[in-house]
Amino acid sequence: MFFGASSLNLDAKGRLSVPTRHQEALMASCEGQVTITQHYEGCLMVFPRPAWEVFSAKITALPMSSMSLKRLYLSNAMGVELDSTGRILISPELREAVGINKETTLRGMGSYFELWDKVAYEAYDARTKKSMREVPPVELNGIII
Amino acid sequence: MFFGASSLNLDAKGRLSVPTRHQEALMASCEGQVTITQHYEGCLMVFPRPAWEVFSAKITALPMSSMSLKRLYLSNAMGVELDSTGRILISPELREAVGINKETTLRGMGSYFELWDKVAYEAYDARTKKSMREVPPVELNGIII
DNA sequence: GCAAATTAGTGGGTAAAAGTGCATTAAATT
DNA sequence: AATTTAATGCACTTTTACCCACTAATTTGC
Repeated sequence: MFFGASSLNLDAKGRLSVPTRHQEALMASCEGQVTITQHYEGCLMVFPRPAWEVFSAKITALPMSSMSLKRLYLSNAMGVELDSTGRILISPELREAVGINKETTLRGMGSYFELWDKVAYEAYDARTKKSMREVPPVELNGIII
Repeated sequence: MFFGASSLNLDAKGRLSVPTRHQEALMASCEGQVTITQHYEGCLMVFPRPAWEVFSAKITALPMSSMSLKRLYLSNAMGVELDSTGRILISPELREAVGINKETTLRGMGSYFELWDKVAYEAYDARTKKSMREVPPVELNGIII
């Protein structure tokens, strides 16, 4: 399970240094093989290969009416591998699609990661927190322990 | 159960010396393993590991429509451990997110803690007390003894 | 079609930043 | 005054950012 946020800068060639605490887990579970695709919220999803297999199978099984979902998730998927120093290359297409240039946050979401452009995430974060303050999430009543 | 407030200063590396009375309880219940995440109100939540397991399981079980809650609580969660002198490291990402630099208050909330930037808490405190005076909380009828 | 030039991708080395552990000082409690 | 507690300072390790050199692939012009 992957959790926690890391502020990371892409290098000049668009590579991301994966935090070492995650490298170990990725090497162990899938020899550093990951696949990256887009998400409609404006970020990239980064899957360890096994988690991608599960996810992509579910997307593939969707009916014709969900063609746009298939296009989004499947047609943008790129398989990449951690290099010898624990970096992954984010293709120009994916970088451009979500407006990532340099400053990013990599965010553990359990079985996968989300990679956001830093300022895009900050905007999302500010927006969602504001609406939580205005309308405290009912789901949390009875959850907060 | 953790209660009470402590004014604490982070050191130059962003570490928090946990008050000794809480250290003992944390060592006993979870060998000093805690996880820290954000809260939408502008503070950090600090959970003893077992309490985190309960909380995160409930967040994980929320439906897709609560994606922003999952992002907030799960993608910011960092597992840390009390060091040999009873300190925990607050990551730069978490410090920055809630504007903590040095002066903080750690506040026992029962099964977990809240960690606030000192001036942010004072502002919150003033604001909420004011609104309680203006509109006395109905929940307190029948409670106040 | 071929050579040159440009762009994308790879690998490694170095410096800066972050994290860790320990020792000491200062402050608060008993 | 003694003891406990929290804050600070310093040395050392690890991690990440940045830079440079090199290879592969693609484009461009002749």
